[in-house]
Amino acid sequence: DKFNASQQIQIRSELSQEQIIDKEAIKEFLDTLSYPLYYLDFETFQQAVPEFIGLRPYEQIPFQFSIHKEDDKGKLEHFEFLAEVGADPRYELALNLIKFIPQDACVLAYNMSFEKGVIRRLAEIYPQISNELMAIHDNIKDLMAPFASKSYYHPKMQGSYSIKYVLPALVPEFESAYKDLNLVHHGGEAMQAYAAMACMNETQRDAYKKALLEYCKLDTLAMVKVLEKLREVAK
DNA sequence: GGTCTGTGACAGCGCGATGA
DNA sequence: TCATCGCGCTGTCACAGACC
Repeated sequence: DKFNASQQIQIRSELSQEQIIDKEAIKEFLDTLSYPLYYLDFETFQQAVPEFIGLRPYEQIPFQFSIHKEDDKGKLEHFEFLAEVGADPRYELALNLIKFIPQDACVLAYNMSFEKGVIRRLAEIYPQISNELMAIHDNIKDLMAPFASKSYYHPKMQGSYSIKYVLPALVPEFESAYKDLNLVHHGGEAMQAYAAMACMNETQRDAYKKALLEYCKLDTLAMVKVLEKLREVAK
């Protein structure tokens, strides 16, 4: 009695070592999506003393994004943006974002509050494209929602619904894909790499550019795989 | 009983400090 | 050198308490 419904699911799964799936709830979530679907992921960096106009200390400054577009037949297309180092990356990133994502498109992010926050801030500082940005903002849905609501729980998630736990639980073969990446394997390294690129020679910079693009692309591909799994279990 | 508000937990993105 | 931990920021959710 002292555990809530969500905790009960966790306990049941842990004791039985079996995944617990609420097919109807997952179907409901899947029904809210429309195609083509745009999977979106940002990489950002922060500065204590902002280098560019209009920034607050430690504000998340987006410098890169990856988008996987999936049509209703499962065909994938990939779009990406990585800013040149040394200049304010935000405006060009914002322009590319609205170039790639139509205003009426369904967008998926994992823990969407982060992506929404970044886009809202871009809309604030660039009023000339705020309508386009806010259209994207308003169409974002959260891929984390089915896990946060415990519609799908796997004992490997260990009580967490962060992507760090969800992905290995659902798509174990993807773990090696992250390990196999060159130079950049997680958000922290991405941020460091972008900052460090300013002091690199051209050869090094090219290697890090490639690594950043590969890492971010894998993040959105991982989201594609997670949704694929959700569709599979909801059948 | 229903609604509003405040609080705490927790997720993502990061960082810097710390310890192995 | 690398991994881990706790912090900031922001948004959502669940819950408790206050209020009508």
